[in-house]
Amino acid sequence: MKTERNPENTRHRIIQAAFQEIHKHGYQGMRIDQVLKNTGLKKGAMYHHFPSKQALGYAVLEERIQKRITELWIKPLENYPDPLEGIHDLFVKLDKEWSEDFFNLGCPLNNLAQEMSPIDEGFRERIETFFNYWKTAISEALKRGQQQGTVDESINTDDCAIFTLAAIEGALGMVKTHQSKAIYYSCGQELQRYLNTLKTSPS
Amino acid sequence: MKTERNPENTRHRIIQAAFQEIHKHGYQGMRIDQVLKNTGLKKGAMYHHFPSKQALGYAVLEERIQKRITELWIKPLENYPDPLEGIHDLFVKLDKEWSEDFFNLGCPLNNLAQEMSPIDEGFRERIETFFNYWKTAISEALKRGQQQGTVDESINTDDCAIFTLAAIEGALGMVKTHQSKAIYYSCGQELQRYLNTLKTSPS
DNA sequence: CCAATAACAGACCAACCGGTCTGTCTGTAA
DNA sequence: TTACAGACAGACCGGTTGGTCTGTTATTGG
Repeated sequence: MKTERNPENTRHRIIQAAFQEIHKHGYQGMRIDQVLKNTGLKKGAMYHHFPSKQALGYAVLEERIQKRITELWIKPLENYPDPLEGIHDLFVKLDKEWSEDFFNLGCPLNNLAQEMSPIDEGFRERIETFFNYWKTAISEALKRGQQQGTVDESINTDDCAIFTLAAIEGALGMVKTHQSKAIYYSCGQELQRYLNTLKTSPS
Repeated sequence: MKTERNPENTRHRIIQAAFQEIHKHGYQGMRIDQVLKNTGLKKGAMYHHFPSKQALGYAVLEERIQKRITELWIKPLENYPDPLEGIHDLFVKLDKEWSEDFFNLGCPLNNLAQEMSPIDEGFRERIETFFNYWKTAISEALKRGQQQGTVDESINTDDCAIFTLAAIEGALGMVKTHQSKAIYYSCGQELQRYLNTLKTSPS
């Protein structure tokens, strides 16, 4: 039996292995040799699918990290009638979607953002664009809430959306350094306290 | 005129140069050759003062980064009668303490935390300990506020302190990726909205 | 069935990078 | 002034790392 060739699968395996290494060691700390070792492939295979380490990094960001966040955070938000409830619910549900390892390694997107923003404009632009996309999704959800009367009409939805993102990423960062999921739960409570201030105020 | 020797100053110069490189490229991205180049010193000098790159990294963390945060955030908080006002005021005042570059490079402590926590236990422990120290300072300030009647007695001061830290670091992260200080200002407003929920509720 | 091309294998390389080692100079205490 | 230790210079080294190049095998269009 000959070895089956499956270019698409091979490419996907490389991205997946690279993602795991980047998640652990960062982009600069990720070693191509280690990625190859974990996939069982050789240099020829990788440099056939990707012209450089940087191109592989961009592919991991776009095809793996951003894709997953879209599935996990952005699209589901549309299904909640009340965006405030939706944000908090998605935050809580991450507990079941993410393994212990993931909490200790932090948010892959934010990791890359903090590491690469100052030193690689290509990374920075892609990440900024995606964060804007994410922010807009939250902002639009809040606007829907305003129209339906669940969200205070006087708030600036963009400002609230960015702060919400900052709080989520900040909370995940704290969990990472403390290696304690208990912090995640308490941050979830305090996030809810903030979200409550965006509710329509009884007049 | 002979070259003056000043060991303490030399050590300090190395730490300062290393700090700048770490701030830009991260610890893993920091190159000792570059640090030496920026100081005009040679390998012999550096490895006389520090046994390894790791030891230099720890020194930068403890003697430069944590020291500065203590001066900028932790000690000043004691001077505010109302901790809620104090936290927001310190957040706003950072605008004047930090240069544009600093906002684009992010919080040095959080940068190291996100990069090194999963891969170097020595870094992780030091950072966790210091974050706990910072958290405790905020928590204690909130307790003083509770005693003086400005802070709601029903809140868990530890939880609120950690979330406040998460929000601050998260906000700085957003500023960094967007390279926009406008985001800092709007996050400051939303942070204040959160802090207001911790005020003594009128009964 | 047969090129032509895509999909790899794997040896090889130059630059880099943390660290070592020997030697030299300077400040200082006796 | 002399002995000695601290403070540095700078050559050197071995392993690592991203990347290249040539060769080989599988797949596919005509």
